[in-house]
Amino acid sequence: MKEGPSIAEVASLIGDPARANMLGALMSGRALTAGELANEAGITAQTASGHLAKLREAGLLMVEAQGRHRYFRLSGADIAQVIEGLMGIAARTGNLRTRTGPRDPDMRRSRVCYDHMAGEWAVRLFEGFVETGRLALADAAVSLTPAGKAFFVAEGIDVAALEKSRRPLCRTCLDWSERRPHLGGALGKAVLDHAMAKGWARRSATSRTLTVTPPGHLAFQAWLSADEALRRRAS
Amino acid sequence: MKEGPSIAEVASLIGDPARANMLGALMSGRALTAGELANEAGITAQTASGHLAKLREAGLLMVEAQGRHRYFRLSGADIAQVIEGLMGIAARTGNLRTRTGPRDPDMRRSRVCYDHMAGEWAVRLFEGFVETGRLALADAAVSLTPAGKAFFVAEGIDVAALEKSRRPLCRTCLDWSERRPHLGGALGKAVLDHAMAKGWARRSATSRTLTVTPPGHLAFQAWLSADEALRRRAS
DNA sequence: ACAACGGTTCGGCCGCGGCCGAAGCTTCGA
DNA sequence: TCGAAGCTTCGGCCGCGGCCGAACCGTTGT
Repeated sequence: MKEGPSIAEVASLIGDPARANMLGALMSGRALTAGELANEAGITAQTASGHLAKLREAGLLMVEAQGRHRYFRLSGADIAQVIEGLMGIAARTGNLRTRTGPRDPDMRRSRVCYDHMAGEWAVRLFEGFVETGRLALADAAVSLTPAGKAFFVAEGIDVAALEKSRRPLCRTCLDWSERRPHLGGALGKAVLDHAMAKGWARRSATSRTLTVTPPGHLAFQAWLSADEALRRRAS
Repeated sequence: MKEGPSIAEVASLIGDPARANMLGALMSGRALTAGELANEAGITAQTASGHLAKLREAGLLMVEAQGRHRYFRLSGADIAQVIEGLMGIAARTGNLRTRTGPRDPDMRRSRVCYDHMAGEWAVRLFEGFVETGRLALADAAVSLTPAGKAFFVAEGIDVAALEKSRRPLCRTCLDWSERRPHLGGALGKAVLDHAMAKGWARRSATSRTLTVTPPGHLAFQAWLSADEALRRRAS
């Protein structure tokens, strides 16, 4: 009857509201200090310290001491993936956050998912890439086509370097607000980095929200329009 | 600061040991009665009833009344996926089940993951398929090649019918014991069904364990040997 | 009709664990 | 060298939630 690893411990770790809020804040992929996380969860520093010690001990978080600060981050993409999965389940079962604040629509529009884009824009771009053969969608999986590689290289993304990394180049990630996939993996991260370097998007200092700037709107629209033209020619 | 759906509730639901045991038992993909689940979790019927009501209310379980029995099952593959993810995290952080029983090695060798095969055999088969181009692996994603389709059709699996279903045909699923992917999706389910119909594998009546019969060993070996021959020819 | 069985509801016990106040430790800046 | 800031440890309070015994309800089979 006892089978497999004990999921109860790690799940109950995530299951405490204060800890869940901390983990949610860390879903931005950023490293945050103990104090920031305490504030995020609405608890005192000493309580937070206890929680963080547990999360660290269980291997969910990595910690890095820097002067008198201690920076915590999620210890891996697999952790983020499970949390995103839990969000999906919670959303599916109508378990929306009690009182969704005024800033919520912004986050629905665009946000950071660990280290890549998520939300309406991310999903729209992903679907555009697929429709025009820049990404090949095989069942739930994606890969970069030669045409897609040429496109991203022309945009200034060093795809060859990404391919060398051990991390998968493309990966689908289920968007909890859109319930449709968006692009993750090394390329997903590169696209976000690129967009921020170009000033197309700006991260909020305090949340996962991602603001797409006016130039960003134009740039993304251009990507989509090019897709549109390609699609017409193809049909 | 409050962002996204509330993951704490669903996580804490999974986080109770009794409930986690029930969910683990349901990972076999079977529907189990309340009594069986109570027994599985080592608690009395009335306590189990309360737990099951909560899991049902949260949408994690589906229930089907049949006579004086009530059959519970996981309400979807996404739930199973999150649980498998949690198992992966728990395993990675060295959180192995306290005292792994004697039956454990069997489960490590071969078991059912919701509705497809998992364990050593599943991983070996998956890698064999990939190496010989029956499955195409693009990053973390798989798809069925024409050669692969021909192979499975020849084996007697109605691939065309599977393609019609809304469910993705191929899907990778991370094996928690092997830490490498195996085949999920509609095709993964079909392979398991096929193996059981042919008498190549038998499911345990009480656990996720899957016993590969002697004919099954021969059949799977034949699949892999064919792969071997193909690979030699290819290189 | 009745007994047996599976499941649920109710009530009360109890312990685990989250929470904070206070105190201590280390690092940083003046 | 001293004070302030960030974080942790300790101790004690308290409430939530899991657990079971008992009683209740519907189904089944005789």
